Order: sequence, then C-alpha cells, then structure tokens
Amino acid sequence: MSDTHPAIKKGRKFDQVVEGARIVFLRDGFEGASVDDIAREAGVSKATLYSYFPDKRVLFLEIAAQETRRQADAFEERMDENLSPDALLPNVGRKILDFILSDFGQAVFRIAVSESDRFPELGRKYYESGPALVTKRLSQYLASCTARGELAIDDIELAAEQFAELCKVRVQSMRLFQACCDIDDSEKQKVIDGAVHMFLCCYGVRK
Amino acid sequence: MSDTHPAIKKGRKFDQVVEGARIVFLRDGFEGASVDDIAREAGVSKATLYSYFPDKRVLFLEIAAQETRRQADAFEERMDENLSPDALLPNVGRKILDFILSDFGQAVFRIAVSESDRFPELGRKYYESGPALVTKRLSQYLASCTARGELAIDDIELAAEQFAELCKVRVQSMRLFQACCDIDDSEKQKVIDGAVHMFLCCYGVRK
DNA sequence: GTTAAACTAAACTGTTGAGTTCAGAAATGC
DNA sequence: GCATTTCTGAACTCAACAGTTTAGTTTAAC
Repeated sequence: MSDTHPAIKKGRKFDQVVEGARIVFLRDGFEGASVDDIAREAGVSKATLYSYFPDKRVLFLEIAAQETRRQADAFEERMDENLSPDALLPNVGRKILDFILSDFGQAVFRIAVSESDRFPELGRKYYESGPALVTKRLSQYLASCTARGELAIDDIELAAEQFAELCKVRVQSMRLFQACCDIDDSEKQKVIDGAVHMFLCCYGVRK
Repeated sequence: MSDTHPAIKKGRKFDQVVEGARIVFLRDGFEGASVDDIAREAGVSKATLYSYFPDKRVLFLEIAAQETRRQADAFEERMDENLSPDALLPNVGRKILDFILSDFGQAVFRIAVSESDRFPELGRKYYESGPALVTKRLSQYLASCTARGELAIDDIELAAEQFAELCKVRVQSMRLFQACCDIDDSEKQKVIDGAVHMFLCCYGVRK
C-alpha cells in the first residue's frame, strides 16, 4: 500500500478547500462565513467541498484544529536554558508580543473567544496550544534559572504567567478593540522593557 | 410640558423590551440572537418591539451603549488617595478580578471581541469605559502616591496598565476558554497577592 | 362608559444560507 | 485510445430569520 497520506482525503482539490476555508473562517468567523464564500475563495464547486466534509461544522473544526497546531508550532522551539534571564526574556517577550499583534494571532484569538461557546472543545484546545504552552516552556526555563540561583522564585508557574501577561500590557486590547491607530516599534519596546524590568525586579537576585 | 423622560419612548413595555434584548444579546451575541427570541424573552409581541426600534441593529447598539455605561459605573468610584498602596491595591485588584470573572464582565468582553468587527464603535466604547477607565483612575492614584514619595514610578500610565494586567493572570483566559472547572477564592487571592507583591517590589520605595 | 393609544397573535413576504442533486466536463490511470 | 474518478455549475429544497401587516384585544385616561 503506497498511501502517503493518512486516510480520508481522496481528491486533488482537498488542499484548496482547506486553504479557502482557512482564509474565510479566520476572516469572518463561523457564522459570518458562508459555504458559498468558502467554495468561491477555494476556487472549487460546492459539491466538491461537500464531498470532503459532511457539513460546515466539521470543516470548521478541522480548520480550528489545524490552526491551533500551527499556533503551537510557533512556540514549540525549546529555549536555551543556559542563557541568563536578562538576555533571554526580552527575546521571549518580543516573540509573544509579535504573535499577539500579528494578523494570525489576532484572528485565532478572536475566533477562540467568540466560538468557544458554540464549540466548547475549541476554547480548551486554543488555550492548551497557546497560552498554556508558552507558560509551560517558560516555566521550565525559569525553573532552571532558579536552580542555578539566577532567579529567586517561589511559585514558578505563577511567575511564568505573570511575565506572559505583562507582555500583553496595552498592546493586546488596543489592537483587539481598535482603540488606537497602530503600535509602533518603540511602543512595543517600552512594553517589553517594562515587563522584563518588573519581572527581574521581583524575582532577580541582587548582585 | 411635563415630559419626565428624554423623548423617543412612548409605551409601557419599553423597559421589558430592553431587558429582554439585554438578556438575549449578552447570552447569544448579535447574530446568535433572533428577534423572535428577544420578543419571547421580553414577554412582548414582535410588533411592539418594532414600534420602539426600527431594526435589530439599532436595538443592539442601544443595549451595547447601555452596557458599556453600566460597566463604567462599576469603576467610576474615586479611590481614596490617602490610603497607602499596600492597603489599597489589594482592594483594587480584587475588584478588577471579580469583575472579570463575573457573568456580566465575561459576557460584555465576549460581545466586544466578537462584534467589534461588525460594529467598530462598540470596541472603542468598550475599551474606553472598561480597561481605559480603570487605568485612568489608577493612574491618578499612583500619581499622588508618587508625589507623596510612597512609590517611585517613571511611566505612571504603564505602571497602571501593568497592575491591571497582572490581576488578569491565569483567571482571565481560564474563565474565557473554560480551561478549568472553576476558580476558587484561594486561587484568586494568590493572583492578587502576586500582583501586589510584584508591583510593590518594582515600584515601592525601600523603607 | 367611551375613546384613543398601546399591545397581541398570527399569518405573511422576502432573503439568505446550508446542504443536495444531476447531467455533463475535465483530469487521471492504464 | 478508453474507463474511472473527480470535479463543475446551476438549479433545487428546506429552514430560519428580519421585518410587515392586519384584525382584533387590553389598558388607562377622562
């Protein structure tokens, strides 16, 4: 059996369908997206679309699962545990912040918030593959710093979540609610510096 | 002219309509809510509803405006500027956290996130009457502390936003994405204590 | 008790969108 | 070439929902 791919798919336009759905769902949400829109965006007939997916709901869940995986990939890289906090935290902060502000990060967040009522699993998966994953990786790093005596942290998981949260200051809601034109680089840097400074102030060991 | 009320309303069931719309919109969002649902919930006929509001959109905006006002009221009380930070901040933290976790706070946030694309003004109003208002009040207080020499803060607005953000640690996303059964009181207290401790660590003056 | 305003219930219109069907065209395998 | 699978497109069903209309009922003011 020369099956290269898992199982279910069996047509040449499968990927087109998925890609079209991705674009439209991320742009318009579940209700907002119409199947006709998706088919048009995918350059595919409705019948073809329905030959792959039994209904809109299943298609949506497929996309959502795929996107949470994609989200997880963006954070899966292990951090260099040997770097000192004041060298590594700014990079981590920048990465978190850039993700939050990216079109992709915004879209996924918006979808997760507004559809996690209709699809309870979606909210949990988003959380696991996003915020929870970040703080897990960060916790591991902070633990090794603490072990080395570079940081003095009591509740490591709380500390990790605090740092991640501090990186969202100002920018998250501003972007989310279009409360401001846009966030320039110096603004971002201010937030990251603030987060790192506050964190090290609290958990850093005096030299 | 013995007009007691502004202008537009002119029937006895006006308040019922608004109340019904409030319940259904906050529960189901704009698309999710049907006008028939609202009329049923309000105990009113559809014709009556349409005698007050020209269409669903206007009704929604009315509710949204009302709810952002309600949200603002929850934070409008001025803080006692004479209290020391370690006495006042825990109370502020508790208030923020309780609001975030309340059904009302959750519902309004969810609506703001998912409908601020369809109704651009809504997002901004939500932001102004919620997060922005909190940090504004908090900034005033922090400024007076700094003036008294009780705190040493460089960028006051940033500090205010940092404190508010620290109060959302863990609980905000957990509740939002139903990632955990529920948040008990000791958990809340841990988050607040963590926020206050971190904040004072960074901005408190050494005694 | 009369009258006018507010309200009701239910049927109606028009639209939109999910999902189906099918006759035929295009690609693919051999 | 020929056969099979995949895809098309357009027309279709069906249900939900926004908004309207109407004939008739309730409320309340005087």
